[in-house]
Amino acid sequence: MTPPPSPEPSRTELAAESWEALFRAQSALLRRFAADDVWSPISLREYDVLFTLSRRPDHRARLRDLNREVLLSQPSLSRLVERLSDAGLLRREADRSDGRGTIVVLTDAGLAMQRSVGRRHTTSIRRYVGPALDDEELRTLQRLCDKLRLAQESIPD
Amino acid sequence: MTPPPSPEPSRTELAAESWEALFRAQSALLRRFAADDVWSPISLREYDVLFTLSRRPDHRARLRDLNREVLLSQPSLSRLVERLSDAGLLRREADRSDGRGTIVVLTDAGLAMQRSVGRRHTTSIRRYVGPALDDEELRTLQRLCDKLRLAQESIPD
DNA sequence: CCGAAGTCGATGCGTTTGCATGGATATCGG
DNA sequence: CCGATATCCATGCAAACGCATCGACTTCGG
Repeated sequence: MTPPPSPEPSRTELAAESWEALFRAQSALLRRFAADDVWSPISLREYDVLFTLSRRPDHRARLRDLNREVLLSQPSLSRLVERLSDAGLLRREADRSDGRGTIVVLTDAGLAMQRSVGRRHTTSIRRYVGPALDDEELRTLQRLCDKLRLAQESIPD
Repeated sequence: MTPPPSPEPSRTELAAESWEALFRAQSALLRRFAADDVWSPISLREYDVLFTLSRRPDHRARLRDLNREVLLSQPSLSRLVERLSDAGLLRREADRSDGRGTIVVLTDAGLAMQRSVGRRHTTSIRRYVGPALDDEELRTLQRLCDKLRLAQESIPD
C-alpha cells in the first residue's frame, strides 16, 4: 500500500530532496563563480586539475588517480592535461613502476597559476558562501558533504 | 599580521573548505549517477530541463526563466531546447505578453520521459545518498543547501 | 613460463558547449 | 512621441566533451 500523503517525507523523498538541494546550491554557486571572471587564462575544470595536484605530495599524481577525483571522462582529462602541458603549467613523466602509467607534475608556473587563480577564487567564495551561513553551519555542511562523499567508497557499483 | 597557524580555521578557510566539500560531494555523486545508465535516451542536462519544467505550473516556463535555474549558457539552452523540441518532448510557444519571449511547454511524451527517467534516477539517489546519512542529517543537509542557494538572491554581483 | 584477460592512456569522430554577435521587441528618458 | 538603451532568443564558429577504439603494458591462471 502506498502510504497516505503526509507531512513526513519518506526516506526516499528525503534523499531525493537533499540531493536536489545539493545540486541546485552547487549550480547556483558555480554560476556565481563563473560570472566573476576569476579564471583568467584557464577554465574552471583546468583549475580543478591544478588545484588537485597542488594538494598532492610533490605536486604529482598518476593520470588515473587524478581521473578519480575530477568529474571528466578519461579522454577529456587526457586532452586537458595535454593542453596544460603545452601551456607549461604541468609536465608528464613516465611511471617507472608501471609502463602503462603517466604521471603529471605541476611545474613552478603551474603552481603559481593555481595560487593566483586560487586567491581570486577564494575571494569569490568568501563573498558568496560567507554571508549565507554562520561558522557552525559551515562546519556542519562540510562535515555532511565529506561524509556523503566518503560513504561512496563503501557503496558498491 | 597573519594569525599564527591554529586548529581554528579562519572564516575564509571555513567557507573555502565547505565549498570544496560541497563541490567534491556533488562530483562524486554525479559520477555515480552517470555510471548507472539511467539516462537512456537523454542526457543529464536534458533531464534537468525536463525535471525543472515538470515542477512548474502547467509544465511551462519562459526560456529566460529556465535559464536561471539550469547551469547552461543561454545559447546552449537554446539549442538543447531545440533538440528536445525536435524529439517531441517539449514544444515552443510565443509569449503573447512579450514578443521577444519564447515559452517552452512539456509535452505528454516529455512528461512521460521525465517520469520514467526520474524513477530510475530516484533509485540511484536512494542507493548512493540513502546509506550515507541518516534522516536528520539529510534534513540538515537539505536545509543548509537551500539556505546557501537562496542567500544568493540577496548577494549582489 | 606463456597465453588470455584486464588496465592505462591516446586518438578518431560526431556532438555539445561557450563566446561573440545579430535581429527583433520592449523599456526608458526627454 | 521618438530615439537610445536594454532584454530576449537564435546562429556562426571554434573549442571542449564523451564514446568507441586502439596499442602498449601488466596481471592472472594454468
